Amino acid sequence: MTDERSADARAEVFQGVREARRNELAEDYVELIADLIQEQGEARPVDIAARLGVRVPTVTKTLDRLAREGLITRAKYRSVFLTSEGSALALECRRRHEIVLRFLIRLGLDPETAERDAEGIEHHVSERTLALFESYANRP
Amino acid sequence: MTDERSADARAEVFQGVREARRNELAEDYVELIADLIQEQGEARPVDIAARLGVRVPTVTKTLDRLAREGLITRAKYRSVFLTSEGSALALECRRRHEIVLRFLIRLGLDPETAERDAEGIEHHVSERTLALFESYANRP
DNA sequence: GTGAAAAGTTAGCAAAGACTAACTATGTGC
DNA sequence: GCACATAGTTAGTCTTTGCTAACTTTTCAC
Repeated sequence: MTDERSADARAEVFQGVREARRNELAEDYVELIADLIQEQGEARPVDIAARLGVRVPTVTKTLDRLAREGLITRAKYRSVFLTSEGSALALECRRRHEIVLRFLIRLGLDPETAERDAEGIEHHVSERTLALFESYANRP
Repeated sequence: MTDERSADARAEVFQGVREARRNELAEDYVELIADLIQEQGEARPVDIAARLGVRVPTVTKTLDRLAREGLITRAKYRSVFLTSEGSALALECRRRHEIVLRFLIRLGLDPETAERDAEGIEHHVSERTLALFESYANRP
């Protein structure tokens, strides 16, 4: 009985993690697209590819999926725009990213490692954890 | 110039994250296999599947890959064993998991959320971050 | 010791995310 | 205004990770 319950609980945890993993790439993309639009006025596949370290056709295919999911809009041979849903997700991601980053630096990590770790961690922190990170980063 | 360098730097970060993502599942498996062997004396596909919340054939297929990669050994219709490489990885994962978990709890997170978040975060923390987490968790 | 339940495997499907090669469109320099 | 470089797309491949359905093996109860 105990075993069953604990197996179920474990399964739920892993299902949650798998769910998060499925969303990671989309989050990376919309966050990056928002950054590019802000920095350069537009988000082009070639720049997305360079920033992510993948080839352009990989980006094309992923953008198709994001469009299918309603996070971006695009026209053939033109650059990419975020839908309002995509913008909202990008904002949320940026917020998480910044909190995690500030937290890690405040903890004493060098900024470069902090950036690396934040990129991996940000997709896996609950709101509750984020709140704790934030208050740690903000404490006097 | 600056743009190019920063794009390259970004790309390296993402390449690192993608690398970590590729290893996550293997790490989850060996960690769980080690737990099952310790708790129940053996690791059976049916239990692995139940704990991970996936179907048994999915487990079979992934175990094939882990065997191919030298992390486990197995015989048809028999339970799974870790190689020394697999054991070492499992130990390392457990260590990381426990440090992250203790850290989150010490930070004030409830144990259940801590467990969820630790499961996602543990694959993305550098040794440097881990050291900081550990000293925070151990401080008086 | 046999037969049914449980466990495990195999085959085959689908989607995602990576790649290369080959093609098409865009835009720029002269 | 045209040619060519750059950007983007399309097609096709591979691997991973999920699934179901169908089959085989093992185990256990009687």
